[in-house]
Amino acid sequence: MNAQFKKGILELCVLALLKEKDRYGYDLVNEISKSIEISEGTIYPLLRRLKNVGYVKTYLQESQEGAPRKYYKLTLKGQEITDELKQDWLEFVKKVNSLLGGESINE
Amino acid sequence: MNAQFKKGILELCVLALLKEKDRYGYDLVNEISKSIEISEGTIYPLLRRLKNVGYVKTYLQESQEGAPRKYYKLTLKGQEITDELKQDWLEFVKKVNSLLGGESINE
DNA sequence: ATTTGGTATCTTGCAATGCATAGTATTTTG
DNA sequence: CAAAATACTATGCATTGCAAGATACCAAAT
Repeated sequence: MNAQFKKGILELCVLALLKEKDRYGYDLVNEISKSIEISEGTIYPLLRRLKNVGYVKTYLQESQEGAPRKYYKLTLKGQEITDELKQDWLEFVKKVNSLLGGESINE
Repeated sequence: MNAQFKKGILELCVLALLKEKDRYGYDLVNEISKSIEISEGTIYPLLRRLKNVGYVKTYLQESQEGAPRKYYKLTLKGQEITDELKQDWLEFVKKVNSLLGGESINE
């Protein structure tokens, strides 16, 4: 799979998953990995960045299965950004597909 | 519009347009610009790369309107790659959208 | 004749972002 | 102890798009 497609989209994926419910980093890696290859070395710096710009906040919670989990929760600003980004993405896909489509789908 | 979304997709756009018919660089810029912002400084290095890896070949043709045009034509390998890339892209979009969806539309 | 402007190509170096790799560290369970 | 779950950091690399500028050709305006 073309690695470049992922550029810029991981942030949106993380935000969208967090909009569903609060999640911890390890969980995000596993969830996203079902669809897109991704590693921890990618997620944690991204999460840190999202926190720095105020899109998410965090809280700790004990776990029965290992180290305590750090949950990430969308802020209000984060929710707004998520919606905008998602809209941008959908528009972008539409534009690209219209370029790709051309006219002849008959192959 | 998130500039990162473009990563990796411009190559596919160029290839897809070339599959339709032979085009010269300036024409590609104009055509793609209708949908996605793009500049010449992006296209020409990309076209050179595509030629280096054997996806396209070129031929010159005079123009009444200015400098001679360098037309780009897909090679057989280029055609195959185009189809693969397009498939990859469509799959990628599907996966991302399923991650974004959340509230299962119909499944 | 010179300038301007549109058409057309190409080069260079920079910025942004994700990736791979390789660590460190903690807690719980077996 | 070892393994699995979980969090975090660091470094250097690869890819790719972009801005900016150089070059060249042609036609119309000055």
